[in-house]
Amino acid sequence: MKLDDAAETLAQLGNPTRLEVVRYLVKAGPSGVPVGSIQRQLKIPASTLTHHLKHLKGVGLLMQKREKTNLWCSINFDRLHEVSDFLLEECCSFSLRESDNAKTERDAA
Amino acid sequence: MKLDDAAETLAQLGNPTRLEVVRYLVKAGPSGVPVGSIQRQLKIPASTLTHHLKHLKGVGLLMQKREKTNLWCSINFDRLHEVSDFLLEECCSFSLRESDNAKTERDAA
DNA sequence: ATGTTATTTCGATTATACTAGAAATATTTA
DNA sequence: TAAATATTTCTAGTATAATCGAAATAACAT
Repeated sequence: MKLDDAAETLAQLGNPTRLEVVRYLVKAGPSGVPVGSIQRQLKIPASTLTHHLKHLKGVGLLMQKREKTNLWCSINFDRLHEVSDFLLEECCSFSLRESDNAKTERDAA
Repeated sequence: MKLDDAAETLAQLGNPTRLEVVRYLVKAGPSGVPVGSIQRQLKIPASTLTHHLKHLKGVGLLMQKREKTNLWCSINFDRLHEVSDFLLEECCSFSLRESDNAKTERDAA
């Protein structure tokens, strides 16, 4: 995962309303829930919810499937894992050499 | 970890410049690097960097320790894990009952 | 004390995001 | 076709964030 993608995805997760939605969808599991259920359960105005769902879909965190009048929403667990992994990537392989940060700072210019 | 804290932390990670800093610090490991090194290596203007470091510190992702004229920065790995964990929390225990989303939507009002 | 290096504060500009009501559209059922 | 329900678009107000140059401060060395 590229840094800019990760940043954009994290930014979308960084809104409390959206994170609440994501948490709700994670709990809901792969079968998902209709937009209207999210709206009523979390008490989010419809237009606000649509707005946020668009954001989540935009970064690939949300999948949608229409069934009759309902639009079922579910989390893309793979994508969520990717982002979570990015954060801890190379956590245990410290690749900067100590000399880069020696007291004699020679990395200028 | 509370939802609002997680959201705030994710929001801070959601800026490309800050995420670049975080990645750099993760690679640097527990010993950390001075502000000036980050600034030169990632080519971030000093005032911009200070601004972002303040944000990272504000959500507990950044730890700082002064040594002579240098301010050494290191990542709070625990905090990073907390956030990462929040995203996948309850991933595998789908707690919403199916009936909540039955076709006959009775959860209104 | 004076100079040197490191970091922060100030201030201003510019851009982007959050929110939600009202109206519009889409889909199904009678 | 008409009514009912579900979701989206439009629009606009308000707030918050990103950026960085210039000046200020802090910490040290001689």
